Amino acid sequence: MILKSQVEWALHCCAILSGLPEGRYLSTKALAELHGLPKEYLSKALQSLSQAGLVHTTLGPSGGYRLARPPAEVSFLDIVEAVEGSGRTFVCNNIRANNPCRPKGFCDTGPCAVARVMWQADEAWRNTLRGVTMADLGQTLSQEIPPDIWSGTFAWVLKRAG
Amino acid sequence: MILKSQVEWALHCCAILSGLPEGRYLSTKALAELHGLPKEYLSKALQSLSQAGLVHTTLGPSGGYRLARPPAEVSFLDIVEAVEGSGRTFVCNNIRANNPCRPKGFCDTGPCAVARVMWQADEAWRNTLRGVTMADLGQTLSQEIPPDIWSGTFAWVLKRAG
DNA sequence: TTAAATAGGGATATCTTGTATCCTTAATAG
DNA sequence: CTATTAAGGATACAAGATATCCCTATTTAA
Repeated sequence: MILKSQVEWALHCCAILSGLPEGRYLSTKALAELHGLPKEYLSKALQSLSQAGLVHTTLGPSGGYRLARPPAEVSFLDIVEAVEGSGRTFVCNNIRANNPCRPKGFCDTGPCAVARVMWQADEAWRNTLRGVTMADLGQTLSQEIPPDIWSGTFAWVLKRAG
Repeated sequence: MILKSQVEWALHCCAILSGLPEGRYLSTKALAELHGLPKEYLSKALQSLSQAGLVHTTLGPSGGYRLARPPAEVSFLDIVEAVEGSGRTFVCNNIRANNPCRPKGFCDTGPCAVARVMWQADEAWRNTLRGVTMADLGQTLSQEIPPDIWSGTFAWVLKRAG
């Protein structure tokens, strides 16, 4: 059970978009070059973000993506769910209902005990991701990346931002 | 990102094995019938449990599986990891290292900030699963399943246990 | 001693999902 | 008008999940 690599891509792209000045846009091409990713396929991940309403887009030259909300209002969970879907990692096929010792329909009253525990773990996972935003990530990054490299990347992005 | 159905199977099988009297064994065939599962394929899941040391096996007629440890010492996490592996759900491909603005080798000092957050969520997931044992599950089940059905299944199992 | 039942595991087949590329369309800026 | 962009459909390929079959060694029961 491994998350798609698109999740990683989307997170890093949103991190970059978080540093983009108000009203500027960054294209798929620029994001792909910056991360060394296949442009066409990265585009699919960005489309997922768009459909989820996390980013805003414009067409034409100088077009591209920007965050649709302030970085403090975009959580890891938002991004992960946009790409990976919001379904649970554990699917209960209710195999307890196949137990020949149980009357038909007996197991229709609610989710089984096994599923409840697994879903509880899912919730713990989600809660952690819900608690970290792009603003938090930006703060962390700005602290652990040397100022010259940080501003170098910033300049690189601005040169390509429409 | 969905867990294999074998995880569900393994959990339910261990729940049954938890109720097995000391020294008795239950075969793949019986476990497959009880849950309505393909015997041959379920066997693969049980082999995973065996390789992880969670269950003990015997050969021959009246052979099968029993828990290798007391139910209170077998956690959900043990079983999930036995089937699904103990790797992280988020794989960091270190795409930040492709950033043309960063000197080569700059990103070798440790995991990136994005991965650290994702791994923190993984840990929250694991911690939840580590905190629930087969003994806990047995208690829950015995409380929510009517006594007659509970003992009916128990009798069914004993009739087939070697 | 023999026969039946068992776990273990290898080989294979199929289906789903993830990954990746290509192409067309509509919109937009210069 | 032209170049550039996002969106999305079609397709191809690789990897993983699901499932079945078959063979072997072992052990119990008759």
